[in-house]
Amino acid sequence: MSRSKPTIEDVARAAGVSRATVSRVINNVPGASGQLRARVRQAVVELGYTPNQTARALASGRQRAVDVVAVTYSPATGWLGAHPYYSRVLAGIMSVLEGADVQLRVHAVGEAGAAEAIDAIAANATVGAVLTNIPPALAARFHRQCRRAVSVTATAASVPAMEVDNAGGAYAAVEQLYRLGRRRIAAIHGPDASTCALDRRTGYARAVRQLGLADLGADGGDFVRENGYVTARRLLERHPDVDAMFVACDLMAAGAIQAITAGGRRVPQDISVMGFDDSLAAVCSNPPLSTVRVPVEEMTAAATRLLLDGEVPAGHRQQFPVELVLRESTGQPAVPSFP
Amino acid sequence: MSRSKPTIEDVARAAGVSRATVSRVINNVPGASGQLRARVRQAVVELGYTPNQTARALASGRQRAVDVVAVTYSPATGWLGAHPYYSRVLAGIMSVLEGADVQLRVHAVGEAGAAEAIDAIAANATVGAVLTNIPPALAARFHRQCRRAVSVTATAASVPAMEVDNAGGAYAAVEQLYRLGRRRIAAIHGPDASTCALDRRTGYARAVRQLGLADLGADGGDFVRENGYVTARRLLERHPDVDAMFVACDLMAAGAIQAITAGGRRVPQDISVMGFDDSLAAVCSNPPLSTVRVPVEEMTAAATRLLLDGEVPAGHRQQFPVELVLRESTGQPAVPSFP
DNA sequence: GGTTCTGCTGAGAGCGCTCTCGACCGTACC
DNA sequence: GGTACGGTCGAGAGCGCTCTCAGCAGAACC
Repeated sequence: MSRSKPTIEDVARAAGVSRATVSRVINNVPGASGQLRARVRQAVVELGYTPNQTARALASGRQRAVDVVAVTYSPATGWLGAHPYYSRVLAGIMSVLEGADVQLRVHAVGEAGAAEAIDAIAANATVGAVLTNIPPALAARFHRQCRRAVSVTATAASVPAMEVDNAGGAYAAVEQLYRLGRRRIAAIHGPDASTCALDRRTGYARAVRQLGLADLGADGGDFVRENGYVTARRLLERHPDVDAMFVACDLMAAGAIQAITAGGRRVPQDISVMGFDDSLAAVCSNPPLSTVRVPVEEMTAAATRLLLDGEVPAGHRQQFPVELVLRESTGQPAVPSFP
Repeated sequence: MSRSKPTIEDVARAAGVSRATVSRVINNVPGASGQLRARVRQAVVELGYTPNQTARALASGRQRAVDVVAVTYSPATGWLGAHPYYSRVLAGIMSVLEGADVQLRVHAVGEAGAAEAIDAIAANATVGAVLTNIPPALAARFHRQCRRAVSVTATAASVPAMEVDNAGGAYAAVEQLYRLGRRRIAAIHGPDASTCALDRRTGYARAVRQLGLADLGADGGDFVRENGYVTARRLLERHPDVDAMFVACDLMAAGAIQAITAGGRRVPQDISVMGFDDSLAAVCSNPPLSTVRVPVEEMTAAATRLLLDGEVPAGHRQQFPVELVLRESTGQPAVPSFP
């Protein structure tokens, strides 16, 4: 084994050809005869040559990498670890990148110095970037420097985005609760910093108004389970007659269910609980959560495909349907999971 | 705004200095006077210059990126999306990379062509790679080509690894169940392809033997909730007198709890359930799962730190403690979550 | 045989940066 | 005044690859 990794030069020398020919062969570009092709290929396996992606990227001017960037408000340990959302983001991207010979780079941008970090990522973007939970102003900043960006959350008008009808989903969720006979439908809202949370709040408010119900919304803060637990408990104390809860995300909803059953009431007999997202937390909860499905994987997969296809028109929008998934937590499940 | 991104050459011309000086300034290397430093910095902001990471990497020979590589046995949508484990892996790495100006690249390697993919990643590794769930043979192959690799699962002897006492954790879990008065302690095992699953299985077997209990282990297959649900149901039919279940991972344990309560029995009054991992699924479950905590974030953070520090001695081992986390699913919780 | 055309092939110029090395200056010392 | 030396600075040689372009065969045509 030689001292350091073989380069294209070594392969060329071993095969008795020029670098250009080796390049043609390893990139499957026409312009090399079958004979030389074979010689080069043999030299490649003999030397155990693997192209240096960095050099390739610099020379060709195009590196094949998709960046996913998210703003972290909490320390990083809580970032991807606490919320199943980001797993789904990555899974969707991964599914289209698989076999496409494109790398996936993950960036967590802290609140402090976010602008500089965004600039650096934009400057080095290649295939493009998938923006998740980036505040509209920052997303616009990114897009100004790099057109190859797609947000998977509602964002500034100029930035291409994958959209989902959060307000409509929330409306449908409340409506479903109403259809099940619930009349005291409370809500646990998400953080104001999130556009999704805001839209879900709006949908809830519109639904209760339209249905002539009381607005029993409570601020739950960040999308974490603990907040769901605590807020549900507070809600139960303040409004003991609540018979349903619409919760802005599954993780909080799982916490809410725990608070409800720990307090001696039953889900769904006494209180129906409806989540949002259809994440891992929805199926791990007991009873499993009825929820509004947000097709995160499909959205990020579509975003990635868009980037892979080339230039993305500014302001490009793509709509994704939300879908009511009925499990046990609301009662009368569409598909009972145990006979 | 000019046609394309400004280069170091443009900055040098604007500041009236050489490329070398600009390089010194932007890298904070001594050897440039305060006067020129200021001129360069001004030119940088005026032009909106951001260094090209690719060129920098090629020239310096060291790109700053950590690769995390995992083998995906199922289609990618199920890969990161279904299992909370990978979120924790990333969270741990992210926590030490934050601010370190090091990129994170994620690789999912399919079973087919895994060897070639591994080779390509090893050849392009820079800071190094964190290997998760890579079979020992593949991990060794990676390590042969690139010494800067750390596995966070049990692996070949040559490959540096972060280790956790899976067998001991399983033993302690069964022992705890015994201490709570349980005598018919069943187990739901994980897939044989996973070294973790194997060790946990061993720990269970040793414990029941030592305690004089019957071995009521059942193969659960892959680490997914559905398997936990189905296997628990089967277990309940075959051994109706079971009073505790030790489940090889939280996700399966969440499924097991659902099967138990859906079948009309109570957790923990009738049946205690103990999970493994202490993942998101543990706290989302209802009742929350008692489990054996695997400090995944700490392990991947340590692996990353090791890589960042430089050369990793072959066969390097670092032990991490498992820890029993008692919640409601086993009864007599150490810390009641609701007064 | 001369010309054009086509298909291979290699020389060589970058891609944008880092980093060594030598030039040069001013100061200190003998 | 001559030498030594530390501190600045720029020229230029790469890093490993891609890709254009010119050269040069051999085939096809007049």
